[in-house]
Amino acid sequence: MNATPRVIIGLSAVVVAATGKGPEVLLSGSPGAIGLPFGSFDPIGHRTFELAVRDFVTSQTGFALGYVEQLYTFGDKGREAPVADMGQSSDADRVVSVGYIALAGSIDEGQRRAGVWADWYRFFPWEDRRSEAGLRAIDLLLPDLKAWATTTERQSRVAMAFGLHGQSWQESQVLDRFELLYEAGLVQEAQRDRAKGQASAAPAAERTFVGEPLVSDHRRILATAMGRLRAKIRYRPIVFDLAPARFTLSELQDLVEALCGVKLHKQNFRRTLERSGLVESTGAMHAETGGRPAMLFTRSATSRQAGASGLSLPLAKR
Amino acid sequence: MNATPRVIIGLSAVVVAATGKGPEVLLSGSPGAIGLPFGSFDPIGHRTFELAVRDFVTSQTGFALGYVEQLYTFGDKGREAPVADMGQSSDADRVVSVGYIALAGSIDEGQRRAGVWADWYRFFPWEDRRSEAGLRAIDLLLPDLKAWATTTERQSRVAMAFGLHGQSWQESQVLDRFELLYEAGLVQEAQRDRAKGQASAAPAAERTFVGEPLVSDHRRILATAMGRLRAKIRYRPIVFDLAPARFTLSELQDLVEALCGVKLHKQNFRRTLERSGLVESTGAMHAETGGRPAMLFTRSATSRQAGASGLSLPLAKR
DNA sequence: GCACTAATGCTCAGTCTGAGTATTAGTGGT
DNA sequence: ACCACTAATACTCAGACTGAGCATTAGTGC
Repeated sequence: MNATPRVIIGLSAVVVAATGKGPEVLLSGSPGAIGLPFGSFDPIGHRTFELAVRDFVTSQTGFALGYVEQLYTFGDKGREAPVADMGQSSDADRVVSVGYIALAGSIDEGQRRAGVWADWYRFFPWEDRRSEAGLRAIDLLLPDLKAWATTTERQSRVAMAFGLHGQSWQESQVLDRFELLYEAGLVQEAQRDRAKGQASAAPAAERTFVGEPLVSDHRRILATAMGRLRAKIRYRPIVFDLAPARFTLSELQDLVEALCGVKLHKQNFRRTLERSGLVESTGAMHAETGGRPAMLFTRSATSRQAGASGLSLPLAKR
Repeated sequence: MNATPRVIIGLSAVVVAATGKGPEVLLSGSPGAIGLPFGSFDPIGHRTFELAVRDFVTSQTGFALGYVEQLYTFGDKGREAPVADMGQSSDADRVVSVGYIALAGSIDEGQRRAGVWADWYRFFPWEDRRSEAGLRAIDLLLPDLKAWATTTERQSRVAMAFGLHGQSWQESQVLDRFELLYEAGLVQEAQRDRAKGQASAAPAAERTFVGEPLVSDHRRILATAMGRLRAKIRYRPIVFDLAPARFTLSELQDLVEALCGVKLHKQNFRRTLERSGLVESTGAMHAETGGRPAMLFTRSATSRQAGASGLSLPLAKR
């Protein structure tokens, strides 16, 4: 019936918002089959991908997106979702998905309740190096990773990605780490995709995985988004698209730390930030944390110019 | 006849090689309709985009690609090629193209003659700030750009992109500059796309454009590739994928300068490069330039590790 | 008024960077 | 063999930036 093979272009959006607690992502789907908001691209109706993304996110969730950026186009056979599960017409020969990241800014409790949001570290516990829990997640994974790293090439990749042997931890290498875990079979998606390969797969050995899975390759898309966002913080003033209009420097630091999953040196963070000219103080103060009241800042006009630089991340010692 | 709209996924590759003269890109097409190597993705036969790219470039041109990386997926209606011109079946409702950059390494005269290569500055004369000609190209464009920049937002974009008013020139903002020129109607593609919009367009007023056009949105894809490559030089040891196996530091510097279109400070370039540990000296010397013979270097083992850092670019004063 | 908690200020040494000046080892001609 | 010329390589110096840590201050709650 179909002479030419059919391709469906799916759009997936990683919508990030900051609540008091940290970065959260918008999810959709039903229990057991949670994924990112997903819509299919209408080749006739939609003029550009970006408009299509804004469109379906708003119509599905009611949120208007601010900053939107294309991430990557994923097309590997065998890693996409079983098409029927996504509610797509099943006569497609291939589903290709274009991933987008969108920043929904700082949201309040009301908006938060209007959608299903989740702390992104639920899916990547090892990416949070602020907490003991995150460091423990890595300790759990390392033995298996080392066992998998039988070649020097693999060993070197593991060492670089996870900051072993004196290599430093690079917060933006989220995707590299996830791909290693996938290849090593340490995330649930790997097992699932392998099972799909074998026609009638025997249920694989039970094992507990670290981090919750997502439908299709959505966890990979989320990893790409996290990495992109973390990298971009350093060279574009993009944090301000997630921060509230007025904030104390400590609040801003908490936000950056939550996004990057690392602890920063407080005094040096202030210093570089004030020097950068990205923020300016409003006159107002903010007293409520039981210590000296803090100055409230806003992003400066220069931080809005195209080409303004990002933040430096002065890491705190372990 | 077609109930579901048809999408064709095109793959475009920016294949970069370095010859003695500088960075060159592989072209295809016939005079008057020059473009990048272009193939369409077979949803059934090809397992991944990357494999498909390697495949069609090799079969069309005989080159085996080394480093390959996805750039961006372009899907704007109105900027793609007239479908028939690209030899595609014309029953598609939409052509979406996934752009890739590939590095073909350092090639010799024989390989060079086997394909159609062109200095990439033919398409972006304003990107070459090593030569007087490049600087003059900008002077030609600026009056028109300024005339177009009627709002402060536009003025700020122009100033940032072209390094006006004390802003520094960012060699990797190739796409931003191209998009500005496109929006301002200063590149031929803009005129062409506008004419397409109006059903029977009267031939627009003759005007000389700076830089040669390419078919479809291929010049935009090339701009994306140049920008990505220039940015990546700074944080990944990617130059070595374009340099010959053994090189003098001056040769390496010339290559970097050619890629980035800027002049570097020689002594400081050497210093940071030697400190970086990315190169190591072979014992051999290279004497043939009429001065003191130069040491021949190779990339070091550490430069091959995933996660090795890139080069710093110590700019020379004007 | 006192203890406590954060915010804010300030200092110091080591490193990195931009810019120069100085020296050296070849080449080619006389 | 010596000289002029060219490009490679070596060294120096000051200012800017960074990592760390100590010191001071302005609120809050007994």
